Amino acid sequence: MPVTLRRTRRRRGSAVTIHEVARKAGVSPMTVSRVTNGEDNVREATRDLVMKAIRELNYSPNPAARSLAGAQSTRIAMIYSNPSVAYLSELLVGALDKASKTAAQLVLEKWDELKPAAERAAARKLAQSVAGVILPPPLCESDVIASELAAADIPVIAIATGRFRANVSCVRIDDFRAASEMTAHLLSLGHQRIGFIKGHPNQTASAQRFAGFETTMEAAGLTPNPAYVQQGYFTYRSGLEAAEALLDRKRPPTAIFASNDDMAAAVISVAHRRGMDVPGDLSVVGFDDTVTATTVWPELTTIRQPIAAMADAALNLLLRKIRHKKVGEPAEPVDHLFAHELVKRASDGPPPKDA
Amino acid sequence: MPVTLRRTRRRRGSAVTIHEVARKAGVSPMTVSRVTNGEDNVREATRDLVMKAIRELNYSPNPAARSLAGAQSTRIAMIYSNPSVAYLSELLVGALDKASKTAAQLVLEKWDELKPAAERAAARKLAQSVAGVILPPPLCESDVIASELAAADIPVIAIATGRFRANVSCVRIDDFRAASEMTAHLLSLGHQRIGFIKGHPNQTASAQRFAGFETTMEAAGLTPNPAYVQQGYFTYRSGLEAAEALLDRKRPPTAIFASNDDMAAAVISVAHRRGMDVPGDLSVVGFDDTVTATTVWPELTTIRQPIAAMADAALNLLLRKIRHKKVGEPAEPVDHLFAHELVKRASDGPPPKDA
DNA sequence: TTGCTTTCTGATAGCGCTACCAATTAGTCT
DNA sequence: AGACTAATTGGTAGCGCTATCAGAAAGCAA
Repeated sequence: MPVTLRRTRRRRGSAVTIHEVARKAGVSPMTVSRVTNGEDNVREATRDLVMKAIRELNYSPNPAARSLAGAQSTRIAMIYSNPSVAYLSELLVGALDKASKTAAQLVLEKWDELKPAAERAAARKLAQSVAGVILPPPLCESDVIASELAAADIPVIAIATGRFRANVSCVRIDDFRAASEMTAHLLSLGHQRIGFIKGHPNQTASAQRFAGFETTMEAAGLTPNPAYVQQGYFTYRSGLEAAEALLDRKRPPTAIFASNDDMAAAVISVAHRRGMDVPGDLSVVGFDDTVTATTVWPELTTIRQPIAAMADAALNLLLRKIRHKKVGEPAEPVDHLFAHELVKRASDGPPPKDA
Repeated sequence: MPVTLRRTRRRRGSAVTIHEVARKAGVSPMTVSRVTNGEDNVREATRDLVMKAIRELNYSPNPAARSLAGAQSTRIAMIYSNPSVAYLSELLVGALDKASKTAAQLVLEKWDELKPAAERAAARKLAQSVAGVILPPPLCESDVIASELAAADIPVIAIATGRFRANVSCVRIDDFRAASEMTAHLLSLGHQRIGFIKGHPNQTASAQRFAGFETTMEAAGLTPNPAYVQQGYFTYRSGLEAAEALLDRKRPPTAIFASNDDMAAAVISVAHRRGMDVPGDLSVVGFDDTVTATTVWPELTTIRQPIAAMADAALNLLLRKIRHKKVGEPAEPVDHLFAHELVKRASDGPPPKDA
């Protein structure tokens, strides 16, 4: 009865399995599993043994088997709405990359300007089919979605929300500080009349960025002229209008700080249309460092926000939460702050002499 | 010995399994599996029974189990390289949407300017881990990738390649005809001096678009001035340079037809910087109808290419091929032509009076 | 040392599906 | 009808991993 001969028949190409690691480390597969899942009830010495075997065999767990055995579906929804394409595509790239590595299934949902009731219904429905949700702006601000999902016990991660809210984990940068640094940069260049284009009012990040600007201006002894502050909505189109308004003034600003790159690009376009040189006649800076920043001419000085990495981290966090949920840990909300960076390029300079 | 009591303990929330379908249909799970995999050795009557049960239970196979059981993984790679973001994100949205509906796992790969040898190696490596590949431009033109993947018997679909090649299935629009229509449109507006900015020479679509332009010009009795044709590379930056060259001429064109929207946007930017009005002094038209087209001001008249739908169709085709491959059907290459559409917006008009 | 609790580790039994082969049935040919 | 082949169908055994619980080891008090 040559039953055991079969054993190997269906084996996949060359993948190392948990059993091989276990044998090499001289422990049971179960112990290896514990180590790879970061459970803490394994003795230090044993853990080291296993780690060593893992490294030597270059083992990485089979995600399909994992999700099958764990019985947790790893469908994860990302709900977007009217994003800047540049932002969305970076987000997608980051999330998708991670998802494919962890065998999570990313589901894309587009919820455009739903009424609260519709949003609530959609969230409830979604909660039945996914294990976790990633909320990029602007939906990351929606209390309706957050509460509905929380009620269904579905973990949620907000990306790039303006500030930490007690009930939702988030991955973000410090918008206030970043805006403050950019403002300081402009001031150090010698600008006094600095225009600001605010982001969409439905996002806390907008408020944070403006607060960073305002606070820093005031700290420098400059009470920002309200006429130099325009409401924008993160779209190119809104940037166009804001820029027109700003440059229509008798004494236009010598620098304009737009709350994102798309609007900054719009400012440049308007400036050019009016025969102004950037940065000779007008400095323009943006925020986010999406591809737009390096597409336009001149390239934008902006704040780098590592969107793809943030998406990656968000997925990571979510996966962990999903796992822990099973274990029953209460999983208190995390506030994962990423570092930003002021990227100096070609759209800013000292104010014109005659200003 | 209450062993069987456990049976249900670990079961997932509400997911329907193949067993339930089998029980309902009165057949064995194996038969259900055959039906869901489209195998042909199931009697018609039995198949109907199973289909009915599947529909009633709203069953959909668990992909993790499927791939674990040694079935082909439905991992599908999309290899991109330096795309326009607008294009990429639309592509991703379309593909991802379909992927999540069919439980396929989309894997993103970025291969930037690899040397042929490296490309060959990467393709070979990829072939071991995915069941199919989607190739958007510009990689859809790579014979290296196509041949390497063909050798490994991995189905490939090219998206938006310029023309059908006998050995690779593709999903595309008729670039020649679209460009021809756009040219005719410009001519009908009264333009005679029409500038053209070519796309990247490594893409057959570029050649097709140019051919459509040239042929139509000639058919109208206008031998296009070679000085009015500039080489571009589908990037905003290249559009900038091409536009400068075109508008530097003593008798600049009254209309510029750019081979994609990004370059058309660049043309508008340059025109504005030179104090020209669009479309008053210069008509500008693009190609693709990405978000860029409706972002810039004035909005671009362009050729609509249904990118998301094309990605959807590509995935569909690919999935079918993967399935058929198993059954052993030779699967001859398909050439799926989508309809394009000339979208008239605000960037074009009659030539200026004094031209 | 014994008796008992607290870690740590291992054995077993699946997760949902398909490969493989055996068994059954239908179909064909003398 | 009987013999034999081809077409369907079912049974069994995993795929690689983890949940669960039992057993072993370690820690600790008495």
